[in-house]
Amino acid sequence: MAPSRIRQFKAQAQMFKALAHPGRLLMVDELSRGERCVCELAELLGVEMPTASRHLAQLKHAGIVEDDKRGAQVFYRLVTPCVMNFFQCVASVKNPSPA
Amino acid sequence: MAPSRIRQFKAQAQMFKALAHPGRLLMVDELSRGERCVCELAELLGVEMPTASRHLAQLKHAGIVEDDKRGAQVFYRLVTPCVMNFFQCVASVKNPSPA
DNA sequence: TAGACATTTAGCCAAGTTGCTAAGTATGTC
DNA sequence: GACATACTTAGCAACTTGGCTAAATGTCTA
Repeated sequence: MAPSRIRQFKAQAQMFKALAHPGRLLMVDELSRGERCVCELAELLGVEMPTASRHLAQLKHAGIVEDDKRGAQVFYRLVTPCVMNFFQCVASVKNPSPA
Repeated sequence: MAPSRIRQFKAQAQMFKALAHPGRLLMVDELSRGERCVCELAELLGVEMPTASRHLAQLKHAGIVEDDKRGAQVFYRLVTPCVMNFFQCVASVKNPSPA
């Protein structure tokens, strides 16, 4: 196994791991409709703000979202809407269209 | 939040979780080139057979692979090659082409 | 039936994840 | 400065994951 391929799989696994949580998927889905602050996402998920903050940190670390501090609030948005393709991919695997 | 949407996100998260491991990604990549028995995949990953078996069970549970018992051996293959789209999706997010 | 081989299941332990609360940091208002 | 608000960081308990070894199961051969 070439080390570069190992690195590649690790990086990809990191991305999948970031999305491997219902709450984070919900966040990504919500952010696909526009930027949101931490408190909005926390309320949407029904969790405390620190919890939401940590989920967002994970998504940010994976390069899926980016943050923008405006005053006392921090707004998050998708880095690229490409991420939404994931959901279609997943759906196509879960319910493959007849070949 | 509609319960159906919650279920949907949980199911999707399950799928992502199954792919959120470098070894399992490697297995999926290998299986994209044809079916393999457990011992082949264990050797490829450099892990013991029980470990490989459990990884495969996870992929099977997520509906990504299916198994086929032939004699004493069990061969695994991708349920649908759609899964491979994931990798392109990931690449496009990691290295988005200039918009 | 006995033995060899392939795989799965079970049990163990170390490490990681996820929720919480409490405390720390930064910003805006009075 | 003092206080409220928004967020992050730290620390804790409960749970899950991922590797191993040992044991159980299933299949083939003699």
